[in-house]
Amino acid sequence: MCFCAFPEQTYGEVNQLGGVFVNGRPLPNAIRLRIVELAQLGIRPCDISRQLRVSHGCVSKILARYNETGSILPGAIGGSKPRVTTPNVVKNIREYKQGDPGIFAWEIRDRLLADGVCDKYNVPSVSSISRILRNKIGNLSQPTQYEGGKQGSSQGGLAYNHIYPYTYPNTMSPTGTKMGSPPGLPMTAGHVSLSRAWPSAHTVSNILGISAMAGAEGYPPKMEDWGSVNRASFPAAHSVNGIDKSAIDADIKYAQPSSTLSSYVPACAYSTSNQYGVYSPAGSYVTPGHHWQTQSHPGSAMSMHAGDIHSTMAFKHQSRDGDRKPSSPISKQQHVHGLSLATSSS
DNA sequence: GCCGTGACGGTTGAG
DNA sequence: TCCTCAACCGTCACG
Repeated sequence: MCFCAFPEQTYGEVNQLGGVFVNGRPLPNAIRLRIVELAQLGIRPCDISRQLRVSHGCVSKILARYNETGSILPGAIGGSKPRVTTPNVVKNIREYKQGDPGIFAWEIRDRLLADGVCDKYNVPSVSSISRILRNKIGNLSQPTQYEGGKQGSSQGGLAYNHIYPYTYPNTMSPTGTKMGSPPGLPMTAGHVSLSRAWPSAHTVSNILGISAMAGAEGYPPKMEDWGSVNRASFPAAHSVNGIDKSAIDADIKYAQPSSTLSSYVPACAYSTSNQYGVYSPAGSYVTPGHHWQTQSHPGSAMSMHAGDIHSTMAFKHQSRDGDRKPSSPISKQQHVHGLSLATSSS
């Protein structure tokens, strides 16, 4: 799968603005972060769009998402819905059936609800129950596959629900969509609940202030240097507000080995197959030689410094309490990472 | 000209 | 191991 021989040449498309993107794949977090930062500074989305060469629809989407969730991160891509027919559910269905062989599927469903085995959001459908009865509990004299070794550890639905915070009220989160963390991951960074858990030591103004300072301190107004800018903007933290970095790492799918960009600009989720100095042609968003890492390796050792993301989320936090609008928007622009911003110059 | 939104073609990953 | 399917992505075009 690795087209290592021609990574740069093989991938990437150019949008109408001249920016490079990978169809189907999220923008690098550096860009996403930048979009949010600029928006926080009062830059208009259309200017951000032009500045970063990202379609305005995308800018709009990212900002809207950020406003809803506080996260700059893309959602979990791929995967399947969590199963509702957990071992625990199957076990209970089996017990019901054993207790009353003539029980109807809909009755089982009611009992699952009544007994609290399931809630209304994860109760299996009648047809699912029927299928379970037919396929898994057909022979009541034999233990089902779930009754075996698996049963003990799982304690069925409980564990399941733990893994999937799928008590849907949560997923009816402000995201409006399933911001569900990928199954198996504790929680995706930046997803609402996590970000909201942060008292936010990194306020918008703090972070942006630092960013601005970084710009003032001579960071060139080139996007190539955003990584550095972000580095300056988001001091490293091994833990953020008590949240252990390891937990954060598990959340953040985008990790990358250290590089100039690396520490504070989480890599995009491009798998190695998608590696191509993305964004380098148009915006040089990523330093050449940067290694994209495969998305979603919760267990893998990640070297990234998650502080950037969390800081981002944290300042969103703060900003929510008050106002997203920066206190001194445009006047700061000259300092904003040294960028000459479109509103004033273009 | 700006912005929100839906269609589209694409990628991803759990089952 | 391969396939399916439903999630997500960013771009583009339209109003």
